[in-house]
Amino acid sequence: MTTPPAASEIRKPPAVPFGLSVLQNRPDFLKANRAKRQAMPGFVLQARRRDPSELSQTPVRVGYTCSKKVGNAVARNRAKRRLREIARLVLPIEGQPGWDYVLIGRAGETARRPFDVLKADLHTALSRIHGA
RNA sequence: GCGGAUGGCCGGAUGGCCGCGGCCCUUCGGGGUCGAGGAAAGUCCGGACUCCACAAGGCGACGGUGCCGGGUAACGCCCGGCCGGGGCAACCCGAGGGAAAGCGCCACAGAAAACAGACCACCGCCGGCGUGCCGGCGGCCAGGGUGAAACGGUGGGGUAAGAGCCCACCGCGGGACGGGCAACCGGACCGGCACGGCAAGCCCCACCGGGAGCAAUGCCGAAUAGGGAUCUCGCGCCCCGGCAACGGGGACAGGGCGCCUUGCCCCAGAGAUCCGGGUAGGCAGCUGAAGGCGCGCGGCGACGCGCGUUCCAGAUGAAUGGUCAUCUCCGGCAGGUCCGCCUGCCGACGACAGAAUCCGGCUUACAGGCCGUCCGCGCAU
RNA sequence: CGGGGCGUAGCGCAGCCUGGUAGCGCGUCUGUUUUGGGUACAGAAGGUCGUGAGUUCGAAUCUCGCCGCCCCGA
Repeated sequence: MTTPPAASEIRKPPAVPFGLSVLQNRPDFLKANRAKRQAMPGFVLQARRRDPSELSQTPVRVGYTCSKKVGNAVARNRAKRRLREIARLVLPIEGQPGWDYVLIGRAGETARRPFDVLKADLHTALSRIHGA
């Protein structure tokens, strides 16, 4: 991660991440599902540039999906928490304004993968989506 | 010490940094406080609560429950007892009412499968002859390889031979009487023995059950479309009806489809204000609970009574987490050892599992560990 | 939150209600026919009846508990 020296104030992510809100409606997920996607060992990232006419409270929005394939309720919640954590740490810095992101949990790996590697996966996935 | 039975409990700990949800305070920077389970799970029962339906009672249908007594708001749950089965025992298991109300089934095998006999075989007497068979009469007992199950078992008397034919004991059925609230237990005496099993097949008997479910239900309520009322403006031509308001039909202007022509379609409303239904969404329901904990009393126990304590999640794409360190735990390797274990390194990242209206149960899942009680065997005293 | 259905041979299904023998089609294998293949004919193999208990002399079948899948309604 290349942290600019001038951006030292964002090394600690704020309690309420600036410009990050959570997707809550099914149509938003369905639209993201038809857009770009990038599969990583720990998760699948879907990304979509919103139409300018769409209303949004924040520039960047993110959603989480953990289906029954991930496992039982404990495994699903754990995967979702780890995805939330990496999103909280990475997306306010690297997320593009005007985009929706959806993180999809995978069985086993999302919960097992070392946290730093999972975080690096999101960094890699974002750079590939936005065409490096 | 070994093996076993059973009851209860815990189910990672502490700290740093960064976060999440509710509530409270705030000088809006923030601060304080609380925040998963014994099963939160499966959704198998029982309730609370809300709405709908409903005079009361009886009968019927359907579904459920089923030894007896008690506990409970209630239960299909729990406790205590009884009976049956298993185990040397501690203890465990049991949908455990009724088969002399009825219907149905009991394959194969077997002489016979439900009620009592027929059959084979056997015994006695008579007759015949090719001397161990045939025929007739009488007896019906024991026997008939089967089968899950078959006209009680043993011994004695009796008899031509036998048979509950008779007797004793056991079994079976009934049962005065006694004990127990009851299930049930004991049982004088009587009966020569008659009554197979399946009701988790139909059924009979007794008892219970109105339906739906917090996405219940109540309140507030956009945008867009549509409904109604009032007012204002407009309503040209032809035909029909009507006093009229107006209604029905047709064509033109105008508009739409189409590159154009032909052709087809629309052809009267528009605006403002108000009203009601109601979607998204929001709020209430929403956590104060037949609750937990402690003490005392009653009860064998389930549990009940009294006092104290004010403690204990309320999310809604859904909080209770991420990461690091130490300890603990698990596995592997190496070393040491007084064989109990200890030390170091590496690895896994900690069993089952995440509240969704609440409560009482049931069922199922569960690494590892702790405490207690009891039984059998062995050893020592 | 509530309701319903299905697990049987490699695949698709009967059999279950009314308990004793698990059967059909396709597929597989082996022969025959053909120069060979297909087709046709003949024969054979192949099933813990999802799982664990219970009732019964006996369970795919009856009862209960689990597991998996599918479909409805609010």
